[in-house]
Amino acid sequence: MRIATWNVNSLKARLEKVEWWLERAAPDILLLQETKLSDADAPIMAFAMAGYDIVHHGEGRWNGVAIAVRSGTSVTAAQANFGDGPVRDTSAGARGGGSEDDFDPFREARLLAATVTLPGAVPIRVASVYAPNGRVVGSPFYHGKLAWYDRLERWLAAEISTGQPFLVGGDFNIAPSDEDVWDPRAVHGGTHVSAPERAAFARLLDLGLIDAYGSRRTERGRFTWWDYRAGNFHKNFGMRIDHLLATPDVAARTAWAEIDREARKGKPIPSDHAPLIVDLDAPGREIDAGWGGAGERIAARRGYRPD
DNA sequence: ATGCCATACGTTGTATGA
Repeated sequence: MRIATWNVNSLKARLEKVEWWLERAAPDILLLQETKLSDADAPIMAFAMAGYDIVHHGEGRWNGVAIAVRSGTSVTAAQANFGDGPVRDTSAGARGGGSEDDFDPFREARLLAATVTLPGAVPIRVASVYAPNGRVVGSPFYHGKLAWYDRLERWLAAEISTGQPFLVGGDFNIAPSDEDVWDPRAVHGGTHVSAPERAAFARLLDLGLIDAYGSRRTERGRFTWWDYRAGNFHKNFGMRIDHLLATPDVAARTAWAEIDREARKGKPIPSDHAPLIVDLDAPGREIDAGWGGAGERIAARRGYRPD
């Protein structure tokens, strides 16, 4: 079973690239963030043509999360956002914009969960999350980000307590350690790397969740996001801020984990994030691990060499 | 510290991103 997460920075602008990548990587489950679409505008037909069903939770201009699964996969018990939380009645916050006084990340479309059952596989509960950015350390947006993380921690604890196989993936907007940024000096004092943010991320791991990529890929310089400007991708000036966190039973099934930098290249214009992928084995279903297996055969048809 | 690029919305600019 192949599960991936990808912040696409507008599913409308990225649709052609996403269609290309679905064929290239052939994920069974794809968690999407920053679709920037309303639910009514979700590209259901395009995904169906590519062989996928999509469940979408969006608000229109900003944010927006989705879960795409191979057609024929069972998707049940979908949940959008936390279902509660410190919500203020501010329409500007609900739109995702507005002034600092209006800001309320709990009204924005930042979480979608569902129970997914592939044919012949055991059900897995998955969640697609898009954490707030934070903007400036100490700002109201930064404190909103930390409050959102507190709520995420509680929500994850409840999900894990059910004992079901569980995986949460998405754009966490936190680089867990200095090894997850190209130059700690360059980002010092900014968001994504501050001690409170890293402590919030560490608390998610303290719940028992395992960083499926970081726990098995320890080489330096592997990132999931690079700024569009100044040739930062070419220079590999990036950060590892997208993550797949799994319960131990799921993490133990991880056969392979990779960041597909190919999707950050070329035309049409790519997202500033690359997809993060894991392959899980499944009882009674043999898989080919990594690009060395099915993935590499897919890639070889397109002339891809992992870098 | 920096918004150099990119997105949406909407219209010659503003808000947002990490």
